[in-house]
Amino acid sequence: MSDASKVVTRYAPSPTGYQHVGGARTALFSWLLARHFGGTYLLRIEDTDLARSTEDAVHKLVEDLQWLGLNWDNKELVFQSKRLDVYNKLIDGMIAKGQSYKAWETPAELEESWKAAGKAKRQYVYRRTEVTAEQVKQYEAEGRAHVVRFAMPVKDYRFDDAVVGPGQGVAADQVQDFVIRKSDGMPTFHLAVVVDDAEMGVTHVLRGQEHLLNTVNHIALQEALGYQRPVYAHLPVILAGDTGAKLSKRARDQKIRQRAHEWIRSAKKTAAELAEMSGIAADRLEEWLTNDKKQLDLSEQPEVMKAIGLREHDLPEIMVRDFRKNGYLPEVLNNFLALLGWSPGGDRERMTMAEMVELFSLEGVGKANARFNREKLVAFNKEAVAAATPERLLAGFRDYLKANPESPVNRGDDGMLTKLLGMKAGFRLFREVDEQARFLFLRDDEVMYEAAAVEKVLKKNEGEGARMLRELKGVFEALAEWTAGAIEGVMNEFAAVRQVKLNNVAQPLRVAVSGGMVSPPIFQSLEMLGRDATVRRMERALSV
RNA sequence: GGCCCCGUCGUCUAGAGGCCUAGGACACGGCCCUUUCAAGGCCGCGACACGGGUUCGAAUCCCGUCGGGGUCACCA
Repeated sequence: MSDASKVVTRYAPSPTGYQHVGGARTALFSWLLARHFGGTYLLRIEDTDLARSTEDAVHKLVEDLQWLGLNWDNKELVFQSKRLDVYNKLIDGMIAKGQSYKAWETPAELEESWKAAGKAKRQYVYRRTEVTAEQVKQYEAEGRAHVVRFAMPVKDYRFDDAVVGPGQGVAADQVQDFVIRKSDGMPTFHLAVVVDDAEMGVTHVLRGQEHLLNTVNHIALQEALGYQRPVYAHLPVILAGDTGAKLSKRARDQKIRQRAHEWIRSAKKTAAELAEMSGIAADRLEEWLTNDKKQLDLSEQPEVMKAIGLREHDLPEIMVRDFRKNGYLPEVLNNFLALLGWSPGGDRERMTMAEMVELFSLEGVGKANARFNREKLVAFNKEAVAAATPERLLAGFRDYLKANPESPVNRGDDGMLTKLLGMKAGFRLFREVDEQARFLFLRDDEVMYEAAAVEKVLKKNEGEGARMLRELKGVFEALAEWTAGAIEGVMNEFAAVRQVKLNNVAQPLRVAVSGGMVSPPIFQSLEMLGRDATVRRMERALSV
C-alpha cells in the first residue's frame, strides 16, 4: 500500500455455486498479473444480491479456487454484505452533496416508461424526476420504497482499456442515473466495486468483456468520490466449443434433456417409464422434459443419466468442479485456460504455473472471443500426466477419487494405485483409469456382466469364448507362479497350441474378470486381482 | 433496433508493411505397431470473411459490406 508502483489485482465473484471456468480464467489472469509483478492478489466475495448469494456457494467457490492453486493474499475473505456501514456512509455523503438522490418510482412505473420509450422507438434513458418535499412526505407516509441513484454528470466518458484498446466508453446522450442503493438497503454492484477496489488499493481490474460499458458508471463514481482510476482490462468471452454459444451453467442440463428425448424415442419408452426408472415424480419429470427453463437437481441428474445410459464424461464440463471430477490436473486446466485469450507469443504452449507467471502480460491478451476446445485440453492432460512423477500422479489420482467418493477404487492402497497408474500409462483422464479398473476393487459378486459383452465374446460361435475359459481355468490353476510374465507366457502358449489369436483368449478372460470388454492390460490386471479371484470369476462367468 | 467490440486452418493461436509459396498446437485423414481401450511412430489435408483503396510491396494501414459477440436491470 505504501508502494504505489505495486500491482494489486483481485477476483470478485458473486457466490451462486461452483466456480465457472470463465470466472476461473479471470481469476487466473488476475493472479498471474499480480504474481508476475510481485504484487498482491486479493479475493472478495460480492454478495450484495441477497436473493442469490448463499454461504454454501462461498465454500464451493473457495474450494474450486484453492484446487486451481490460485491462492489469495488476504487472510480474511472480504464480504461486501458485511460492509454496509461503509457504503451507506458514502452514499449518504453523496446525497448531502447532491451527487446522489432518492428515487421513488416503483418497478411497475419504470417498466411503463421503458415500454413507452420502446414504442416511440426511442432509447430508454432514466431521467431524474422532480419531486416536491410534499410528495416525498406522502411517499414516506405510505411506506413506499425508494432507491438511491447516482446523478450522473452528463458528458462523454472515455477510458483506455489495456485489452480492448483506447477510447472506450459512451457519448453524453447515453449516460443515465443508475441505482447505487437498492430498495432493500443493499448497495448495487456498481457502488460496491468502486468503493472496495479503491479501499483495497486495487490497481488493475480484470473482468469479462460484458462489463466494458459498466466501466463508465464506475469512472463517474470514482470521480465523484475522489478515487484514482485503476487500469481496466476487459477479457474476451469464452464460448462453448460445440455450439459457439455462451458457456452457460445450464448446458449440462440441456444435454441431459436432449439425450433423454433421444432415448425415449429410440428405446420406445415413455416419460412415465423414465420417471419410474430414475425415481422422480412423473409430473416433475414431464415438466422438465418439456420446459427447458426447468432444471433437474444435482441429485436427480445422475439418476436420469443412469437410466438413459449417459455418462459423466458425455456432459460438457462447465464448472471447475466438473473438470476435477473428470480427472484433469489443475495445472493443466490453468495452462489451457490461460491460452484462451492469451498467448506468450511464438510457438509456446505448454507451460508450468511458474513459467506462466514469468511470461504473462496484458499485452499478450487478445480481443477476440474464444471457443472452449475440450479435445485439446484432454490432449494437454494426457501429456502432462505422462510426464508427471509417480508422486504427482498418485496425488492427482487421490484428489480425483476424493471428488468421486462412490468409486470402489477408493478402496485401493497407495501401492496398488501407483501400480495401476503405471499399467494404464498413456491414459488421458483419471476418470478413464477409474472406470476401467473398478473391477479390480470389487468383490466377485459385485461384478456386473454386460449383456453385449457376454453375447459377443462368450456366447458367439457356439460358445467358443466360454470353451476357452473352461480350458484356460485348468491352466491357471496349474500355473507355478502368479505373475504377469508367467500369465502372459502361458496364455501365448495356449493360443499358439490352439492356433488362435491371443485376442480370442484374452477377450473372454477380460469379460470373465471385469464384466466388460475393456480393461487395463490383462496380464497385469490378473496379477493384481490374484489367482483365486481370477479363477472364481471365471467360474462365475461360466455359470451365468 | 441503438451504441460498442471483434473477424488468420474445423478449434485455440503466432504474425505489430517486405523474414509469409502464412508458423505452432489440438482435431481430422492415411499407413505402421498392438491382448481390449488408449498410447506411440511416420506421412498428409487445412486459413489471412468479402470488396474497394493507400503503398514499389498488405494477413498486417484506411473505408465499406457481411458475419459473430457484448450491452441497453433495484444481477453481478
